[in-house]
Parts: sequence; C-alpha cells; structure tokens
Amino acid sequence: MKIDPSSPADLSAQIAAAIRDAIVEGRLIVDERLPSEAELADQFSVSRPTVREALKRLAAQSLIRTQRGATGGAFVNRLSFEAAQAQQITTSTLLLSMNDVSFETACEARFTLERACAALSAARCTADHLAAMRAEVHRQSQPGLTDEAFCASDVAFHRALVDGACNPVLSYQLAGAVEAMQPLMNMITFTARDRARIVALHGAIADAVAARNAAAVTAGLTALEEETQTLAHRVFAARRDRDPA
Amino acid sequence: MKIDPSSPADLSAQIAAAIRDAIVEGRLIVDERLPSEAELADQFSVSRPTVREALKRLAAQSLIRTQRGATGGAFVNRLSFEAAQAQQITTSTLLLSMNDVSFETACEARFTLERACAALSAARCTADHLAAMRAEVHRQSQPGLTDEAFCASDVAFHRALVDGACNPVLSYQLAGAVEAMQPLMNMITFTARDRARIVALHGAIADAVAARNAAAVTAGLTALEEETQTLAHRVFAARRDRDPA
DNA sequence: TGCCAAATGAATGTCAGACATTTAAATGTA
DNA sequence: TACATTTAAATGTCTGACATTCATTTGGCA
Repeated sequence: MKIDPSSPADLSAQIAAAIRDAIVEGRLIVDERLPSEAELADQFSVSRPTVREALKRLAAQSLIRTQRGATGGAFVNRLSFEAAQAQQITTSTLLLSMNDVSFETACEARFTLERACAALSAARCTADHLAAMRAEVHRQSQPGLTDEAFCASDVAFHRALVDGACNPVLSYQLAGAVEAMQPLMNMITFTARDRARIVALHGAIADAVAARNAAAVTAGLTALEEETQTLAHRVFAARRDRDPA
Repeated sequence: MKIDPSSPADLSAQIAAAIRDAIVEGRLIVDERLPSEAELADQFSVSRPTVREALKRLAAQSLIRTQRGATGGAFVNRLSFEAAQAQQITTSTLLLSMNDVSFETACEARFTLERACAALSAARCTADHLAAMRAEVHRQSQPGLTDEAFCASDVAFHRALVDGACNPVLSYQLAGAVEAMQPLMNMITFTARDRARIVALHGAIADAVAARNAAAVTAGLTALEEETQTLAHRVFAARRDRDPA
C-alpha cells in the first residue's frame, strides 16, 4: 500500500483510498485488525492526525470500527445489511431532495421496483410477513392517526411486502426506494388525504398476497401508483392555482 | 446544533451527525458554506483536529466538499447521481462479498430488478441506448477478448438497457445490482465460458428492445438468468467434485 | 494454592500551537 | 487601465503532549 505525496489530493484521502481498496480486494479480511495509528503513520510517512482523518473517512462508510483500550485498534467491519440499508436510505433521500427529481419520476421508479417483488412475495411470503401487512392495514384504518404515523405505517406495509420476497439482497436494494419516498408522500397526505382509498388498496394487496395471486398483487400496486400520481397532480395543480408565481 | 460532551460516542462522530442532520433536514442548503474549522471548533467547544475528523467523515459520504485558499472552506455538496451510484456500487459489492450471500440469491435479485426495467426500456429507449447495446454485443462477439473485458462489456450492456428506461432514479437504484455482480460473474466466466450463448441472448434482448416488445425483453432476461444460474450450478458442482473438503 | 484487587501498558481520543500551502482579493505601480 | 505584488484567510499537515479506556499482568492476601 503506497501513496503519492506529490499528488494534489489530500494525503488522508489517498490513505483512505488505499485502505479501502485493500478491503474491497480482499487483502484485508473481515475482523482483521489494522496496524495501530502510529504504525500506519510510519508506513505512510505521515503524521498521526493525518492517519486518523483517513480512518474516520472509512469509519463513516462503516468499513472499519475502532475500539479503545489495550486490545483496541481499527478493525475491518463486516458490513451488515442494516448498516448498508441505513446508508442507502440516507443517500437516496438526499439524492431526491437535492436534485429536484420530479415526483412522477421518483414515484415511477419506486413502484416499478416494488412491482418486481410482487411475484416473489406472492409465492414465498410467510405468515409473519402477511400478519405484519395486515397489522399495518389495521393501524392505518384507525381514526385519529397523525399524518406522520400514517406515513410510517405506509412504509412499514411496503417493507413487509418487499421482505416477503425472502431475498435479503432485494430487500436491501428496495429500502432506499421505499423509505426515501416517505418525505415526498408526507408532502401530499397533508393536503389531499384520502386514507380510505389507500387503506382499501393496501387491503386488496394483502388479500392478493394471501391468495398467492401475483397478478393481483401487481395490479394492486399499479392501482396504488396511479392513485398516488393522481393525488400528486391534484396537489401540484392546486398549488399552481393558489400561487402562480 | 449542540453536542453532548459526556456521551460515550466520539465527539467527532457527534459533530458529524449534527451537521449531517442539518443537511438532511434542509437547515443547510446546497452550496452553502459552513463556518470555518476554527469557528466550528469554537461553537462546539472542541479543538480543530476534532472538527476536522468530523468534516472528513462527511466528505467521505460526499455530503460536503472542501476548498483551500482565501474563499475556501467546507461547502454542502449537491449529491450527484454519479457519486451516489459509485457509493452504492461499493456498498453493494462489499455487502455481497462479506455476507456469503448465495449466488442464487444475488442473481435472482439482480434479474428481478432488471426485469422491472424491461417494459419501460422497451417503450422509451432512444437510438443512442440501442446503439450502445448493439456496440457491446458486437464487442462481446470479438474473439481474443479477455475475461475482464468481456465482463465489463456485459455490465455496459445491461447498464445501457437500464438507462433506456429514461428514469435516472431507476438507473441509480440498479447500478449496485448490476455492477456488484461483476466479480461474481467473473468467478464463473473463468471456467465455464459459453460466450456464444450469452452473446446470442444479448442480441435477442437488443432485438426485442428495438421491436418495442416488452414481453420479449422480459423473456430474454429470464433466459439469461436461467443460463447464469445453470452455469453457476455447474461450476459449484465441479468444485465440489474436485475439492470435496 | 487460589482468588481478588491494583498496577501496567498499549491503544485510541483529545487538545494546543505552529508552520506550510493554496487561493482570491486588495493593493500598488507602470 | 492593465498587470504584478502583497496580503489575508482558509485548509492541510506536523509535533508533542495528555486523557481515557481496557485487557493483561502483577501483587497481596486469605
């Protein structure tokens, strides 16, 4: 592992990249301990703070963890599905909020991906997954539920549907698509709330899953997408009327 | 923005979290300049190295960028689709390599997601997308292509297919699924290379896209998935025979 | 002998101060 | 006015020190 001191890039960035490559290429394996900060500083011929900045960069990506104390140090982290999902959700949320992606595009992407799970979920989902979906549908039908709680339940419903495919890689990939939409959906439900219709569609989807009817699940999701798009159009149209600037 | 000095967590992690929250919640907007490192150190009552570690954590996630010089400082970054995709690919690759996900599961997830794009891509893809797909098919049919180059072309073909859906959010989401599979696919093509069959399937998919025939695109992808799974099974069976340990 | 408590040492976490480098803006001069 | 120089502000880096954590070792005591 070598770095180029004459490069215009930060030394800490170069060191982080060198270690990251070593991890990605398997030269450093899970739970392996890296040399101590002082040793790394020697190896790269830099000072300890520079090494520390590099290690913090890697820690921010969950590539390593650090322990204090006698047997402490930096260890290669086993990237868990949870950590990966959390990162993905943050990234997706920021991506949507910073790039003025149209609601239409984001909504289309989300439901396109979710429909991809429909067949697998209908075929494989367990009683637990189905119970989770039913529970969320029931919660959503309670009066007096705040908008935030309704949206959270909405997300939980879809997560259960996706997890029903029993493919953790698929669940991970879809986490960003489903969760990052929550802020955008909030934006709508505040004004154009039509909960009964959404709850009915959720119920229909749950029924279709219970019946192992993939086509009906897909149809339910498509109906939900259309409903969402319609609501969004109505909201945006109302905004244009009220605030033509 | 406040931190708790008595918390067991690192100060730099707390500071990074505080700033990250401010960005996610919109209190800091794109291209806004953060206070200088010295000012942040004052605000949080910590030293400058600690602030720097926090900023490096955020830089590692592409949340901020830093500039040197008179008008320099840390600026909130507009998270680009490219940066988000690069992160997602790294994360997905590590997730697969560190969690002994079965080839079957990963392959299923990949093709399930890709099939989700089939209809959109068949309906919308431009001449450019189609030309890119054709070019990759042609490249793959060249003799003397290294395994690495063949796999890279394979990935490029699928990227073109996904991009054909003309939905950047969808492209972003699928980047990890498609690109992270490349190492796993390498593992196979080294031993059980059957390029002609794969090239033929790619050609059929390109033809189906050109004909705007969504069902045929889906069928082509399914055939490709079956081919890949069969190859994988053959390789794993051969390994078991040769190396029963 | 066996067990518990205190000292040890190695590692990370934090701080203070200094210097180097980069960059844009202000300043001065032809 | 145009160009060269100076200046100042900011990040990048280094040195050295101290604080804190924690497994290990050591010591004492029953």
